[in-house]
Amino acid sequence: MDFNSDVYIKRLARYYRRLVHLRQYGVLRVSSEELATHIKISPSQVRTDLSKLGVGQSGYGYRINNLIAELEKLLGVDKRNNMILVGVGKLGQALLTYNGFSKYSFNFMAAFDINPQLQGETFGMLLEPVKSIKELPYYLATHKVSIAALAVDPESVQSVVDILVAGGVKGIWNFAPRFPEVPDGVVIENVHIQESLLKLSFRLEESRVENNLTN
Amino acid sequence: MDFNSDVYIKRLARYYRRLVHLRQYGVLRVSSEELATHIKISPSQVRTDLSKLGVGQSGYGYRINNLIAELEKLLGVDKRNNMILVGVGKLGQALLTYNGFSKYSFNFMAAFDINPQLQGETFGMLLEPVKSIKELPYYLATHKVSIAALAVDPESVQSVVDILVAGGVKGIWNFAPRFPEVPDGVVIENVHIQESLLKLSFRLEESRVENNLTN
DNA sequence: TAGATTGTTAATCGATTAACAATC
DNA sequence: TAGATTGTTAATCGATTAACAATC
Repeated sequence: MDFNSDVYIKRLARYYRRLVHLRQYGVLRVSSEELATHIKISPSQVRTDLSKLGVGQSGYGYRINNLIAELEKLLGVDKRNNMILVGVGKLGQALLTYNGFSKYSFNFMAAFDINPQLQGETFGMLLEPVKSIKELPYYLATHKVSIAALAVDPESVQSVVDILVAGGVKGIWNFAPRFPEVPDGVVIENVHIQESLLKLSFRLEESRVENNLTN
Repeated sequence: MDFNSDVYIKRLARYYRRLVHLRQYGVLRVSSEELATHIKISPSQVRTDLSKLGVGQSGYGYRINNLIAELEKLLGVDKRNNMILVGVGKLGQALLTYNGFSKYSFNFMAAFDINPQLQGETFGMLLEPVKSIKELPYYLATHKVSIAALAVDPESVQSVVDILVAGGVKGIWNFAPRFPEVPDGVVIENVHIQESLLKLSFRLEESRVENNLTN
């Protein structure tokens, strides 16, 4: 087991979300068995993953609060995370108005777009109106930004990434269907929604074939 | 190599998108080496993945058109795919107005929401205004729907899924942070955007620790 | 023919599971 | 103490890579 692999990190995030959910219902402890149900992970996998956190107690399970605390440290959710958004199209607006990030400590502080029509508008929890991309370098020089979300069109991705990197941004959350180049030390997470749809379509096709259906 | 695994399907989708991109620039053939660059996949992996498609030619590479044609069959993109949307919040609206799906044969035909204020409105390419969820069973009985996108709140996911399944929908593209139960034969793809953000945050945290930075 | 590049497979690498001793 | 459940590790399973003979 590699405590660095993509699959492992994905599971950590999943445990965390599940635990927060369970805590809402007043649950105080879980066994690996209980935690494993509903999240498509085996109990054995849960134990292997969580063992290094040192929170488990034989014969008892895991104290939810302790487990959450450890995971929050690992996931960097134990502190405030400032985000900015570049690209305020419909997808960008959806990100700004979605309130499912702030409960995990992530908040959009500012948003940037090239379209002058959008500049000056506000969305969601945004305290300041949308700014011009020209203001981005100055903003980065004067504010601490941990993550920049990117919802610009594919052609502009690399140039925006370059501005962000030059401005010292270390975390990039990219929604455009491209894989921009980033230097070492900059972490990029690509969310490729079209690929997700194609995956679904493949499995659908495959299951149609298995069942000899023509439609 | 398992020609059914999640990682393999993900790569197929990625090859396909890349090939369509290259074709736009008039490229007629690629080698595994060329196809592999820019998409974070090794040439060796490309050859293993594509070998069963029977399109490659020794000493020459792959004819882009042939490869695309084969992948389109596998991915079910060689025909029109009717989609509907349930849940027309900001995220739903972003999906409706995003025009990156239709070029891969996916089109939203109708959208449903419980909110009466939204009913009657139109978004993006939608031909008919947003309908009440009450109309969903009748719609499903009278139209062929291959994929239903779900952007409702987490509490409603399972009940909407039940309606969809009862109506014969075989493909569900779920954007709500839950894992609804579906019977065999129904394919579900979960897009968990919060987990994606948490993954990014974890790697950022990790890289901070590696570099002994406090911020 | 010479050069290029595939498809194949054995070797390697990595991830998951099963089983159970240790422990609360 | 008896029962429950962890953490550990060997075994298994699956995915990736490297190397090269086959082929165009």
